[in-house]
Amino acid sequence: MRNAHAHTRAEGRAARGAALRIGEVSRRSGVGIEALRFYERRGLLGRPSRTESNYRVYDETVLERLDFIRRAQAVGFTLDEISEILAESADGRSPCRHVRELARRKLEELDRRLAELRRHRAELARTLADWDERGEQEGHVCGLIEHSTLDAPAPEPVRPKRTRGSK
Amino acid sequence: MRNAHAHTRAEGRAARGAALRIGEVSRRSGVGIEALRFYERRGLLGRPSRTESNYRVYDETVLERLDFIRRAQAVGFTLDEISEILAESADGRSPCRHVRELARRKLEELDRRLAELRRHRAELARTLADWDERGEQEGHVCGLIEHSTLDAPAPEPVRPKRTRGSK
DNA sequence: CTTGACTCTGTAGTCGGCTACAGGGTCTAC
DNA sequence: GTAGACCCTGTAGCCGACTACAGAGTCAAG
Repeated sequence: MRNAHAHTRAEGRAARGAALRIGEVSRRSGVGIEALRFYERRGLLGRPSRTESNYRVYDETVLERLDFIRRAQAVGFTLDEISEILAESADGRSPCRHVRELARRKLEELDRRLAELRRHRAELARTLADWDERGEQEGHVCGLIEHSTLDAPAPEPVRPKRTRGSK
Repeated sequence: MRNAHAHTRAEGRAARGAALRIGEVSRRSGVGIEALRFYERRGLLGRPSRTESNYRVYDETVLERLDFIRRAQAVGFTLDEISEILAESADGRSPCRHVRELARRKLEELDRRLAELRRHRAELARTLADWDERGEQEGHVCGLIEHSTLDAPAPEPVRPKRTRGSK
C-alpha cells in the first residue's frame, strides 16, 4: 500500500511496528544498504540485533538516527565527527560543549571555504570577461590564465581539502 | 647567493641559464618533486630530456608551465582538464573554444557550489544561534540538528563532489 | 674512498564516503 | 522443489591530487 511493488513478506511484518530489516531501512531512509553496513562499521549505528539467521534487525529509531546523520553531514560534519558525537551521547554524557565547539569550528571553516570559492569565482569570471574583449589571438592558451590579471597563486602545494556538502 | 644553504653543485650550473634538475624546479616552483614526476606521468609536463645518468633536465619554461597549472587549478580546473588543454595547445590547435567552454562550465559549477555552501553556512549559523537561546537541556544531542529548524535533507545519497581549491 | 646530497623507478598509501563485487546462506510464493 | 528476492561477510575499487617509501644509481667534495 505504500509503494506498489514493495509488498513482499517484508512489508507485512514491518508495516509500522518495529522490526525493520536492512532493505526496508534503506528504502525508508534513502541510505543505501552498503552504506548502512558501512556506517555500522564506522560506529554510527551501533550493532543492531540479529535474527536467528543472522539478519540485522532495526527498530524505527534508526530512521531518526539516519536523519540526524544526514543533517549533520549536510552542515559539514564528517562521519568521524558524527560518530564521536553519537558515541558521547550514547554514553549519557551530553556532547553539548563538544558539539558546540565543533560547530563553531565548522562555521569558521565554512567561511574560509566560502571566501576562497568567491575569490576563485571572481578570478574565473574576470578571465572570461577579459577574454571576450580581446579577440582569440595571442597567448598559446589564449590568455586563459597566463597573463597576469590574476594574483600570484601562492607557493603552497594546492591541496584538496574536501568540504562536505549534501548532494 | 640566492638561498643561503642552496649552494651545492646544483646552483652553479643552473644559476640562470637553462638546465634545471628536478630538485631545483621543485624549489623554484614550490611544487614537490614527487608531484612533478606525477604531473609528468599525467601528461602535464611532457617528457623532459635526460642527462646520461638519466636525470631529468628541464629548461626554465617549465616554471611558466607550472605557474599556468597552478593558476588553472586555482580557478577550479582538474589536472585532467589542464592536461587536455595543454595537449591541445602543444598540438598547435588553439584550445580557445574548448577552454572557453570548460571555463564557462566551471563558473556555473562554482556558482552551484557557492550556493550550496551558503545554505550550509546559514543552517549551521542558525543552529548555533538557536541554541544559544534555549539552554543546554533537551534533545540527546542538545538540539544540534535534530529538531526541525532545518530543511529536509533530501533523500539523495549525499555524495562528495569535490571542488578544487587552492590551499 | 667514504659520506651525503641528489636522482631514478615502481608501487602503495592517504583522505572521505561510499559502491561493487564474489561467494555464499535464508526465506517464501508458486 | 525451485526461482528469485532478500540477507550475510569480506575484500577491493573509485574519485583527485598527491605523498611516502623501498631499493638502487650518480656525483662532487673532503
